[in-house]
Amino acid sequence: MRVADAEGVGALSMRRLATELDSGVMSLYRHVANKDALLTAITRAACEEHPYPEPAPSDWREAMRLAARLDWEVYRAHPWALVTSSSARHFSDTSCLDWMEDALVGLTDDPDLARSFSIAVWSYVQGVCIQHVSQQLLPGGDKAEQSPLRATEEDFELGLEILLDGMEQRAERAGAPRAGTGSARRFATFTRP
Amino acid sequence: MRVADAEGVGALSMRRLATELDSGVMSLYRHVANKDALLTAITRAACEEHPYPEPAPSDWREAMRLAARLDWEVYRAHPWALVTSSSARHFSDTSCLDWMEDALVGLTDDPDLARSFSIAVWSYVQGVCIQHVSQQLLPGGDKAEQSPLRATEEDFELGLEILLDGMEQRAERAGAPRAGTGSARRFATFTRP
DNA sequence: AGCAGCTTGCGTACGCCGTACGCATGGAAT
DNA sequence: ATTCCATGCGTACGGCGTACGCAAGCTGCT
Repeated sequence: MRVADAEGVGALSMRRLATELDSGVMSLYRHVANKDALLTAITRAACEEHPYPEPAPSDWREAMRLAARLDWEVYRAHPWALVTSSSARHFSDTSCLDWMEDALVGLTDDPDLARSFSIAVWSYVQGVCIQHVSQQLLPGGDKAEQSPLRATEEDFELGLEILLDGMEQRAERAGAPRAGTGSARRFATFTRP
Repeated sequence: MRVADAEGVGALSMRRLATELDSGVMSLYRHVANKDALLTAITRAACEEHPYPEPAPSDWREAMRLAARLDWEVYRAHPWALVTSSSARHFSDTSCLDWMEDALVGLTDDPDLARSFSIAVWSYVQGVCIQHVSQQLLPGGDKAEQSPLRATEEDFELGLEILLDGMEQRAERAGAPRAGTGSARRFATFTRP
């Protein structure tokens, strides 16, 4: 993680890690199955630096904000975690989704809807972070040559609030006894006991 | 693009491309500066398969839906485009953002707000596509072993509507207090003949 | 004490990768 | 006829992930 933080995940090779640890290259394979496993491990470690608190805040909105902010902090601290966690095969972790889903019981009692909401929030966060991070990786980093499309932290939070507003609105519409307004969707119909 | 589509962008090496074209490896460098430039080129080509129409639909909501769907289709057809376009240094194209920003004049007359909205939509789309695509790349693809977190097309559209709802709400709130109707725009909006 | 079996470190080697360099060739311009 | 230059591409270098197998130490059993 130290190497990846300092020089990017591209600089983290097995040979490099070996010299860093004063060991032979192949010795590493006694502790790690292959390089993918290593990336998975450091990605998980990065995420666990900012774990979702248990139990989640009772206010669903606060919970979503918290989750988003924690993810944001992980990716700010370790930009490479975005590529490793997105590049498939690493870290197909559903625990964050589960946490969010739980935190949304105050909003809706439809688990499918909660799932979809969670996916939306999680996806949104991931997307903005990519936007934000991807720019400063190559061009020179320190330079203030901000490209105009770079998502700022303000954009991040505004978009999040927008998304949460939309969720609240949708949940009310679905949860209200009848509410059959124009946008009648099949989602969110199974209201169980 | 044929190779990347069929076997993933990882299979696309300069040597591979050379044999595919019955040419020497180094001959490729007469047409392309380096591999990054090649990836940028095919990414741009993929995006231009589904260009945003000009002019944009006058209904801002329809415009956003259209943009999102077009991107979705690009990434469905060419999953590798997600990694290449996200992996920085390729394709820092702001034209999509500009298009969205224009399309949002019907929603708000505040260009900063329109920018933030555009970033939010674009980020969300990118995020869901990553979620959707990243899973089917490695595990075996064809198999129906869907992991439960995999974003479906329904999730995609539901989340989008939620986001649009939130935008609408927020724009009304910002625009309503003054200026009477929400569609009053101070900036004259360059309506051409 | 001797031996067997196991874990661990790691040197070597293979087949990939991107690409720097420089030579050969053939057509266009003079 | 000569020059010039755009183009094709062979060779080579340094890097990568990792398969394979050997050597050395630790453990437990006779």
